[in-house]
Amino acid sequence: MTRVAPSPTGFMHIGGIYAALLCERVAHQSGGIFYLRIEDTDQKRKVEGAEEVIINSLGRYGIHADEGVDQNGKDYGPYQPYTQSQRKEIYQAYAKKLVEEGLAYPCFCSQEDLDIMRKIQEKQSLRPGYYGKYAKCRKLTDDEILANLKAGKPYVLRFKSNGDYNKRMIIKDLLKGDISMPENDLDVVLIKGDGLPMYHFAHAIDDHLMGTTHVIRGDEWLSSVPLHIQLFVALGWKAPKYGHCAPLQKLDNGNRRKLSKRHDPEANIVFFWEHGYPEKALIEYLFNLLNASFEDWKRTNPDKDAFDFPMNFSKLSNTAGALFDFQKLNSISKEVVAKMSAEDVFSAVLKWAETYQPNFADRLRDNREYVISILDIERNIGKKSRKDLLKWEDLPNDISYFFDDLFTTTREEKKTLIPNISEDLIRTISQEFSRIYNPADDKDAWFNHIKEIAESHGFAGEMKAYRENPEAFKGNVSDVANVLRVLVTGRDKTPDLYMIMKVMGTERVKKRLQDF
RNA sequence: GACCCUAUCAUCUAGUGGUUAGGAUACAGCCCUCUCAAGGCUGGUACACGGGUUCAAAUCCCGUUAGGGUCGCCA
Repeated sequence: MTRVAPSPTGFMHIGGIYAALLCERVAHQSGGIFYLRIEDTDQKRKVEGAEEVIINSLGRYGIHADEGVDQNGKDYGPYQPYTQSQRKEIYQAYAKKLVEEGLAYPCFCSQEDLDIMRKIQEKQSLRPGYYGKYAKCRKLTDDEILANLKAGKPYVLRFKSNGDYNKRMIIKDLLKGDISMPENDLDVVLIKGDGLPMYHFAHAIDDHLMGTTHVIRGDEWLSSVPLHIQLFVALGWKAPKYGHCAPLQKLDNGNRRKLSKRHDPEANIVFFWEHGYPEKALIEYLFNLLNASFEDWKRTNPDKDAFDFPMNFSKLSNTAGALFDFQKLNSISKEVVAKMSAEDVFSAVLKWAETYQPNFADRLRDNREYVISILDIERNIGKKSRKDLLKWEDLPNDISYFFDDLFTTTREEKKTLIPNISEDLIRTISQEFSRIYNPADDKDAWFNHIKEIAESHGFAGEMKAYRENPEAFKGNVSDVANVLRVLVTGRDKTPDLYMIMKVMGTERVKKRLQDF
């Protein structure tokens, strides 16, 4: 039984997907339950519609919660509600219990009081925080508390820690092993001025009530584990097992740092939607970061779904935090796209374009069969399949020359793409080929025509012959093919020209060959 | 400042006392080739540093250094 517990800030961090994927696998691979809880106790950061962002993001990557909140904001599962702001009474009931047991107390310190206290502590280079003799309100008598309450002074509820900072405790982390840490002696805030709980308190209560057995979360929480265990003890409950993993990082001026939503556009999962990265590619990349053995498994099981991968939780890559590597993602993405059928690529691109490039979406819909035949060029021919498309946003430019209204290469541009061959010769070659071109020819016949034309104009028909004696020729067959390529596509680098001509159709090909 | 985590090629990593330190990505070269991509082959000053323990250390211990994280009425 484990969970993912994001905050609805309107922003889904890629690290959140990474963590969710790990939690989902921990739960489901062991036959457990995986649920979603919305942690919205910070009303200041809450953004309208943010739950939807979270739920859509998870769903998009195939991470499904057995319990939680659905797209319409409706709870499902036995421990409703799954949104913390709706559980206010629950937290307050337990808070009240702790006060009665003398384990919590109201604190009337203002923000200014705390700031002053912190400055004093810093000046004496003491550990900052509300503890020991600095925990002023801890010593308030019942009468003083009553008087403050009566005067309407705002207050928070603090935990009365019995920890000793000089004593140490061993915490067992599923991912990092045994760690020795000082006990917590901070009287942390349990309930804030607005009546909602702090993360720590809500964590203890919800994870107990919802039956969480394993808490897998970012290692920014590692330092709070002593407090969390203390909280579970105070409430009379058994603490869950913890596992802390390092966050995704990026290189910044030679230094690593956490992927930050303020500075790094790729921290936002929407970045990958906008650019049209296939969902499968991102998931496979994240699996790869979680368990390096994933790619070996994938190589021996190329057709299996990533979620079938038997993850080894004791071998999680839990070191300093992986650097997000676009080159690796791109390479995985190329493999993923190469394995898709032309129809599947078409559907995925269309779905992407509908949101991010409506004009291109119209073009796709109007030319469905044509585009699929374009996408089918050098596809599914085994090991040598084309692997150059990695994200949908690249496609509009990749295939633009297939459309007459987008084929705008000027005569001058064509000339610069065909260096060393005179205009007359370009015209001669293209006209000769145009006359002879027959779409019914197979590839060998097609290429033989080009060779013949090449040889008749003093170019080498065979690359070998050319290489052995380059001086004897004007050039070689690839120069002649290049003439045709540039005239037909406006580019000097394209997929297989034979297939391109076939897909384009005789009429279009001949028209372009003659247009010089 | 205190506490915690981490340290193997450029990057992700395999490695749990004896390995020519392995793989993937990236990069470079060659081959193939109508260009590109793909594919095939080949390549490169990687165990942070310094001490131990041991016949033997990337692996265990101690320091140093570096990076990361935490110390909120944020999560």
